[in-house]
Amino acid sequence: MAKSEKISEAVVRRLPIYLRYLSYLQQVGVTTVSSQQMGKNLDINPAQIRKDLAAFGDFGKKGIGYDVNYLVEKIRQILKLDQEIRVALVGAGHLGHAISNYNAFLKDQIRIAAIFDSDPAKQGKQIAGITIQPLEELKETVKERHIRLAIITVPAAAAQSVADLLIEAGIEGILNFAPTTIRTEKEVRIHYADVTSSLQSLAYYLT
Amino acid sequence: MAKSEKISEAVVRRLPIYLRYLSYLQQVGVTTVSSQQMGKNLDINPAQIRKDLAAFGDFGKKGIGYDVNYLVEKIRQILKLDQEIRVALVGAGHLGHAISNYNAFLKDQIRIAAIFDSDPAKQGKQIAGITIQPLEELKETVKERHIRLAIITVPAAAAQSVADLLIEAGIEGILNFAPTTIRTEKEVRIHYADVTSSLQSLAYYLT
DNA sequence: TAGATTGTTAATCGATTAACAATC
DNA sequence: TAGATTGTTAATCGATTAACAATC
Repeated sequence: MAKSEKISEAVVRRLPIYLRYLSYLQQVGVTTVSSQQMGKNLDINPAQIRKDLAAFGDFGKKGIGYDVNYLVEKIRQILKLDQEIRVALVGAGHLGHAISNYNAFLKDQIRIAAIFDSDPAKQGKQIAGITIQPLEELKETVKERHIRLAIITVPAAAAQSVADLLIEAGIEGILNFAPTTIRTEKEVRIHYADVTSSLQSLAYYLT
Repeated sequence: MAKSEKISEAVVRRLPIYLRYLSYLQQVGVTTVSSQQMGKNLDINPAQIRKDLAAFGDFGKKGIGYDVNYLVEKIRQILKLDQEIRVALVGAGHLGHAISNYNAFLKDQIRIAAIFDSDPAKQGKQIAGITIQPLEELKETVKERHIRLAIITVPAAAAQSVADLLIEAGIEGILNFAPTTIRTEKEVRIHYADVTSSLQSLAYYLT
């Protein structure tokens, strides 16, 4: 009896955490879970978990808890992981290699469908079975292969122009590993995953 | 005339972003910057930038703005980047390799000082000039080399036990790339950098 | 001086948490 | 039924933004 409020970013960031724990419960054969048990394991307030989930529907049963399989299915739907999502990766350096070979997405239907690099020496070579292409082919390939998300693993100096190219090609969301802020007027979602910033903010808490 | 309020996590997360932009200004020879200019470039409200900085001291000049060099120095101090910070990396897989070879930290005095992996086939080999050691040597090495932070790039199943080991060794902060929540009762700061979660939450915003 | 911009207060906005009726 | 746990409201807490006096 919930729904139709505006969903905050904080909630959306927690959904993958819930999904991850629920998938684990599936693996170990647990069929029902309470918000209390989830909260204890994930270090999140149980009331928050209930509120987060209730924003999307009445997924639980009073007095019982949540059916694990059902909740996994629902969260996958909410996150649009019930369809294959194709991702372009730009920047075939060390980090690009690592991510391309990281197949943990696969069970979520997230698939790296194209890899680009501006270095001619890398073009034509393969990573994880995907041929590295020049940036000139990006726009066409993105459209042909119905690629909707992108991962940027190029140096900071190149990130903005790569992002512009991706956005022009119609990409809807970008995960940016380059240590730089990306600016755009278009309606594109940009998430940041900068190792340096994460480490630097960690350093603040040193005693 | 500020100081001595409790600094929120949100502020600490923004400081590296400020630092990054200010370093860029240094490179291109800009000596003074206003909160307005910073805000425009970083997509952050100027009032927020002023408030963030004012929490640590009066770094600006009314009518003028902030001296870039001075502000860089101050933020480095706040983030404790004015001293060398040694980091241990656990997990010498693709991602561990990529991070070890990523030398963008170096100018911030963040240095990977030891690498560990449980795989005997990797032990003894070198990455970026550092010899991979078995986990059995972790505790001793962390103490010997005065290592204070750690990066976890092991599979999810091993992350908790690795974290326990690190915490026992006296590590003060952990950047965890493994897709799992780490639990601890100790006073240890844990930051998360999980690619899968980031991509999954990005998928939510697909239209 | 006039214009610009800080530091800071007050107002707003949003997110988290506690509490509890509903109900399995 | 008794115990457990949800969904939801209200209370709290915290973070962001607007506005402006101080002042370079």
